[in-house]
Amino acid sequence: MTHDALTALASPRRQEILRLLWTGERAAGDVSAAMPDVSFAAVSLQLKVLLEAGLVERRTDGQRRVYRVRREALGAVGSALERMWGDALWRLRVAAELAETRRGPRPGTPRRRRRLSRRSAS
Amino acid sequence: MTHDALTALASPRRQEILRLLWTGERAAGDVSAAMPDVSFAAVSLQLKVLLEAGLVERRTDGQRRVYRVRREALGAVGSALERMWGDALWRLRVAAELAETRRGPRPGTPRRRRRLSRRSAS
DNA sequence: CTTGTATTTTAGTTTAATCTTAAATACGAA
DNA sequence: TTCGTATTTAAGATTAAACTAAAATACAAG
Repeated sequence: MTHDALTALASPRRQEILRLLWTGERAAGDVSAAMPDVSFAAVSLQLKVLLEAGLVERRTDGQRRVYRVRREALGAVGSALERMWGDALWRLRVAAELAETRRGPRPGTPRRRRRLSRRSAS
Repeated sequence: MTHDALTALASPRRQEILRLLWTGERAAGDVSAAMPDVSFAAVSLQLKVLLEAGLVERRTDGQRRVYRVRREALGAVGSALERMWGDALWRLRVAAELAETRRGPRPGTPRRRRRLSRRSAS
């Protein structure tokens, strides 16, 4: 757990992303789709911060970039987060958030952005 | 470890304060004196954030307010920080930082502020 | 090579955090 | 009560973080 990792972990937005990645690896676009109040670019930038802090790792799969949490980098904090996010309730919630975004117009939709208002979800 | 507590750790400045408090309780003025690049007021405000997040507790001793880290509130992150800041090298460094500020004109000095430049210390 | 999808990067804007100065409060001593 | 030290609070200015739109890059498929 480096200094940078701690700082990266402490941002609510990045916590949200980490939480979405917690139950399994996801492509950048899937994470973005589950966060309709921010742009794809914003998510990508935050993923970059997490990546550079060593909290996630990236893998290329065709044209998609798949991100995965590096639990080993989190050490003891990882277990704490596991207690927070690892339980059935959370998993269900994350699954719902991710599924919800798939219900819309499926293939080829250029990901129309919502009208941007106040920050809310957490 | 609440959500707010984790988020409070996001600021490098607050990490610095926490680090100074790590080896033992200190009065607000002592912390401030060890951070010559920011005003006393700024330190006081950050201490307030840490206090409200439950990461430190305050005790009144005469006219001084003494702050102490609430390790029990840090949970797993506490152990991570202990590994980071608990070793002899860090302790020595903190001791030096605190001692250094005592060498100057001691009593009654209205704490003259340094000329403020770029942020540097960590 | 061209098109289409997925994602990142750049550059500039907005928003939120942090900081400063000045004034206010708290406590102790005279 | 008045003064001096220690610290907090208020209001406004500065700075850094986060965000957006648009352009750029990456890969696959035709």
